[in-house]
Amino acid sequence: MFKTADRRAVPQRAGSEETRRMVLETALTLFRRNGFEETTLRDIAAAADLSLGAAYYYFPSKEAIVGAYYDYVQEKHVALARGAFETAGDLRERLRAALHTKIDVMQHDRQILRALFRYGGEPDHPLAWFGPATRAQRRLCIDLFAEALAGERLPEDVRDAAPVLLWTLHMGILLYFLYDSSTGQRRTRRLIDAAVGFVVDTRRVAVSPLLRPVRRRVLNILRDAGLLVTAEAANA
Amino acid sequence: MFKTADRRAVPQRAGSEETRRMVLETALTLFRRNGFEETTLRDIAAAADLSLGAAYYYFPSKEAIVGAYYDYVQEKHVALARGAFETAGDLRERLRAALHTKIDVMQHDRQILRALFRYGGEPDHPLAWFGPATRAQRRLCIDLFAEALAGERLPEDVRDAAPVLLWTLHMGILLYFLYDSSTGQRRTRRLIDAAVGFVVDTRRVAVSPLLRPVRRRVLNILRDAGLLVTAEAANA
DNA sequence: TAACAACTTTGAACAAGTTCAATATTTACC
DNA sequence: GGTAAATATTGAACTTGTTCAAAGTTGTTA
Repeated sequence: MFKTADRRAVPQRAGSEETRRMVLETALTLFRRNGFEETTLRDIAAAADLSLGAAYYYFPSKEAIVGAYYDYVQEKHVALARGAFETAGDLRERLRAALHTKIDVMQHDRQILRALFRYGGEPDHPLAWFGPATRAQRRLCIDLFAEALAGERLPEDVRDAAPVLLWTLHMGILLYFLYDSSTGQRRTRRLIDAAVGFVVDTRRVAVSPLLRPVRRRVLNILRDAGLLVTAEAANA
Repeated sequence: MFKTADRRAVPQRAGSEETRRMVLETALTLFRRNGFEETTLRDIAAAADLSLGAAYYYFPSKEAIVGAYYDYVQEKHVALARGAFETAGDLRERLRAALHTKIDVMQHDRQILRALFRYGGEPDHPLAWFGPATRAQRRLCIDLFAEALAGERLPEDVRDAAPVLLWTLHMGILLYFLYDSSTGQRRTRRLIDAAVGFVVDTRRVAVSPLLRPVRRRVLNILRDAGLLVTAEAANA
């Protein structure tokens, strides 16, 4: 039903990868300027100086281009965040870095992000937020949050769940970012700071033995629902 | 850019509303049987014994049909839930009713719900989850949760925020439902019961004066972000 | 270098959502 | 009953994502 978004498995010629990248760049430029819907594959092909069919040689579908963009985002995000972790002194700084760098990467690409979100609710789609097709990318991002938490002293149950929960928070923030029409998406930045501040300041309370029963109950519900595995399809 | 999903404002002839309903029924039947993507407007027109153009006379676009479906869902949901409230003894039963009836209405329509969710991330789209175009429907649903809470003794700050928060929970549950491939979506039912159980059982703790500072902080963050107004566009 | 295979490119054709000018039908009013 | 305005209906045409068979190009091997 859906085509996978991944690249061809066959060997290519010298300039091929370069052409592919050029098509991608061209497409993204047009998406940014005119929006995803508004940009035609004929536009892309023309701007890339290719025939329509040739564009399809490099990307099996229009959304595959968006898929490739998301690959890039994830890669870049991990790189930027890891870089920021180097000089980040404490948990607060690491969490802020993890979230802000994500927005940094996509600051000018809300148009494209919109196209990406479109398939979130279709479990079998290659771009589904929680689908199996995006598991690897999700994993990378979740691991990043695990890294941000690395030095923290946490009860075991919380330690397992926290990265997934932070990933969920991060998805919510992306959704907010999508709707955020404040100039430069300042409100999203503020929301990130506020949310991180809250998480950091209340982590002592959150992990206190007093709240253990409450915590336990929430985690059981989430685990039962299959939401802690890797936050993937509710039915693994 | 987008067409509104609402009905024509012009007066109609006697059978018109009936025909419109018939087109809607026909379309929904086909959507349910074959999926949204797989159902062609030509299929719909043929099944409704109309020409292609005539179908467009009743609905300005394919997604407008989904929009009309959602109108129906909301209406039905409110009716069912209110009915259930009549005989519901306590908060637990009212919250369960509010959530279960929503799933009841859409039990066999996950295909259609998928199409509906597709536009959630596009602020200006008539079907955007948090967009201005769906404000009225959102309002109805939020009010329903307010009703479920009616008899409860709650601190003022919580009272204002709770319905919106429950609505957000309800959106999350819909997303889960979308991905839930367990037979009859039993897992969604279980998740609802578990979530409601948790909310009801911990409401004493949640509103305790001890946690007031924590609560205050969360609410301030959400209010600052514009997420409590009616959970609409982050920038109202 | 010739021949072959693998990789690229092309443009025509197809499917499906959407538009629209033309036509048919109904209703309102005289 | 006749007629004009309003409402419904039609199907052809347009746009855009996608497919594909054919043709062009490049690298490899004998």
